[in-house]
Amino acid sequence: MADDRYNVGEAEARWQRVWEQKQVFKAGRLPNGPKYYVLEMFPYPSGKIHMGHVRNYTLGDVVARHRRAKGYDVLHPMGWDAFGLPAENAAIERGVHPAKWTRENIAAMREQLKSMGLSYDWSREIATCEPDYYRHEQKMFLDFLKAGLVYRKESWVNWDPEENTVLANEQVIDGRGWRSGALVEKRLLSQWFLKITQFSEDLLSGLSGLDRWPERVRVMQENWIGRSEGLRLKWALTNSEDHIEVFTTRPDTLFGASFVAISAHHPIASRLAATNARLADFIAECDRIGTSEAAMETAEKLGVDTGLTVRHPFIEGRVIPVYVANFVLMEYGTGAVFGCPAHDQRDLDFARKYGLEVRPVVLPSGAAPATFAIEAEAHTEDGVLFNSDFLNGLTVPEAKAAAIAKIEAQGLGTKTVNWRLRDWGVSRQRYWGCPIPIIHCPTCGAIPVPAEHLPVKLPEDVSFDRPGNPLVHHPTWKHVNCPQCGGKAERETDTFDTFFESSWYFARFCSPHSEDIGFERDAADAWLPVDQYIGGIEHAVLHLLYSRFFTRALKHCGYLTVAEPFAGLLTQGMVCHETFKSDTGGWLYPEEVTKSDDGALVHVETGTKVVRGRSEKMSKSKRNVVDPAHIIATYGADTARLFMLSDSPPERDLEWTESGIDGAWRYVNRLWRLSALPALPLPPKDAPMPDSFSGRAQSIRSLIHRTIAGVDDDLDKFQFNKAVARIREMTNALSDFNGSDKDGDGAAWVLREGLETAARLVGPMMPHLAEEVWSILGHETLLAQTAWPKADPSLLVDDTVTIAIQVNGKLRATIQVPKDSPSETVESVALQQPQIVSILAGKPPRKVVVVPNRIVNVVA
RNA sequence: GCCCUAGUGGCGGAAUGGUAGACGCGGCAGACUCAAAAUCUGUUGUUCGCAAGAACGUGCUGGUUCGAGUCCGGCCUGGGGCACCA
Repeated sequence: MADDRYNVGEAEARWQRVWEQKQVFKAGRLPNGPKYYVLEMFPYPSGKIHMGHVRNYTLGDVVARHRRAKGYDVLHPMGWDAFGLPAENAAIERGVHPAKWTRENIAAMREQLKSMGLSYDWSREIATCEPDYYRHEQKMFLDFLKAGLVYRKESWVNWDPEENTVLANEQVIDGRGWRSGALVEKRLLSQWFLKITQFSEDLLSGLSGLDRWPERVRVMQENWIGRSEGLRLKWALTNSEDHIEVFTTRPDTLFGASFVAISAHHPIASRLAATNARLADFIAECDRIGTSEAAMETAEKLGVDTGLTVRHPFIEGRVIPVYVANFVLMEYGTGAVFGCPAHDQRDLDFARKYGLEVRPVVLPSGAAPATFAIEAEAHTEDGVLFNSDFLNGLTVPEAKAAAIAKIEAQGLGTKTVNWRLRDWGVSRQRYWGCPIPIIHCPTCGAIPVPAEHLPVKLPEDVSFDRPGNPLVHHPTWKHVNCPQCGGKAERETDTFDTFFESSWYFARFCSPHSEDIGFERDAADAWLPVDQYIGGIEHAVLHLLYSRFFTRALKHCGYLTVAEPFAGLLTQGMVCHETFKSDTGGWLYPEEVTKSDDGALVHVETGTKVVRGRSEKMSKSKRNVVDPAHIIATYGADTARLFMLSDSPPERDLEWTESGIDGAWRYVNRLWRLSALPALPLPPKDAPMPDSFSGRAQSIRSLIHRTIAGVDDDLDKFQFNKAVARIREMTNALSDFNGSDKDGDGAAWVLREGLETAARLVGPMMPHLAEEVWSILGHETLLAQTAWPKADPSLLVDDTVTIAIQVNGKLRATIQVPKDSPSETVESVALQQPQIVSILAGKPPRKVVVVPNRIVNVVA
């Protein structure tokens, strides 16, 4: 007796075995024919996949399988972004060695990913924490150093004085260390930097060629790079030969200047602090704000008068005060600004607080010069200059040019392009990362580790029983001889920022097993760029910009030919779930909540009331998580994958619901039943097409072929939810047809055509079910190796159209007319419709708009 | 604070400036069943109406247009990023 239920667990495991045995997804060393490189952002091996991974990897797999079916040579690899802080936290909190913890996590996550039936070429798997990976980036770093793309400078870090460690921004909570609770200080450390700013112009102009990137990501990167044109201008100090250089984008407002503000880390501030206790205290206070821009910008704007004054460049005899202010960044521009309170809100707030003059110099159109005054809001819009001597009467852009010309003529400054982008600091004072291949010699300085001594391996015999970097405490590791003079020297104990590993892994996947080089040039040139990159929007700036830079730097050093690593980018939204709180206020897991008989939410064990919170991104801290492993074990991977695709478009956040997964599960079973237990006996596969079809069969065929064309188009545009809706419509129609049209001409043949089409269309989304249906229908080939179906163009055209008839923009009737009917005919038919006649009540319409094949609007 | 982004039925969403709500979820009614589950059928934006139908309706507000969810201006609310989480 045939089973009347789909045995998901058995079927999914079986097809996964078949794919693996036949190496269906293995890519050749080089592509033969048109290539398509699909890459999903590789995961940090936390030990368990979460729904965000399920979503990300399902999206990538659909793209990969669809392209494969369309005849592309697809490269679809997976690996592990295996260095990072959580491994060290696990070591500190649970005493597990980061290497052991990471490798075990990788093994566990690999099994979970495999259970999803993803079409990866697992033979290319990489883990960035292994020396056979990171040795190559040590070499790249040294090549960058030779090429002048690396330098060393002092830079600020968050310092926890109790733990004697550097803290990440996320480890600083309200100005205190997350573990110690101690007030965090800023400290200067000597660190390595990569010259990303050397490529500012190129990184900016390259954005315009990334036409398959989301517009918003390009805008975010553009703002991040932050090109601005302005003036560098020296303000001479009174009673001193010295000056303060400021950068401004508003030289037009110079006549409204009422103060100069310098960063707390400006050399002049440091010098004054030596003898000015109040200033020293203020600088110390600024150092407690932390290093993040958000913290600085949201802190109250404060300043201290230095007592110094500067001379105005245009107004003879006018002097203005110099403040040290907490909102001026040393890293941006020159570390000093001038303030024009009338035309900048922050400057205005500052001026009000410290009683500084507010002198308007840009007059908005319509305002009178005599009466115009600034109250609570600065005037930042356009206008015409006044109160400004030689600039009077000019527009803002004219005044900028004129002010710059005058300053240049006076020799006080120059027109400059300033960038917001800062060089990339890659040093981290951490153990679980790639060692920086440098040796510090007291006589020779910082010396690169000779290439033949690479890799500098991370020692595994370390202990975490005292705070700080274990590499510093290691008894022997850092002690070496200088490669240059042979004298006693020490290894660099800092490791690379983990963005370093993720900045070139896409190239490593092109030849993941090369031993002496990071990747073979011909393989990288053949496979790159990644045709479609898929990952979270949270990487819009840093990871994606660093990768773009790194690829350029590699090109500069002769490693590869492409400059842009990712030709197409899809940024997926987060997976959210509603939150639950118990009556005592603690967060609850979804499985701890149930409905009581009266429909109220209650705690499963205690029966106490549960409060439903709003839906938020799934996170362990709020406990609003659903474990994918549990879902896959219960409903199968295809159900989880279908749900990930069906409800929301990929860029948007997705709301995980129990009922949504139920709906997907029902569909999986419906499609299986429709194929395994059809009401019509199906003809054998490859049965010849009948000569004629009943009207009903013909219209089903037309639907089948319109669905093929539509789904293909949807998948190309990543509109997976629409593709799913279309396939459901088609299977709904097949299901009705199967139940009702037993005798029509060609009915059984059309049903088979529909079922085969359904299997092929769902193939990228639900690959196991698709294989199962394909084999039930008598095929001995693998669906994963079957070509994408082709729509018959003759079945795609409709010969009648429905036209809406509006009166004054409101729908009043619809009519059916032959496609491409002449407008006059359509207009006269429309005006004869009873509803239209009665609304017009005998009066002639004032105007009739006819849009062919769409709509008629009667203006009454 | 700055940059980016979203807002449409009870819910997720669909809609080249041209019939708002495809498809799914949930609800309601029914079939099957001793019963339940599963499955299947019908119905379902809101209000008024016996009905035909009408009015209202895409966060709020103003505008452009024969016609606006879609374009433009202002506002409100939610989300992402802000350089050491990845």
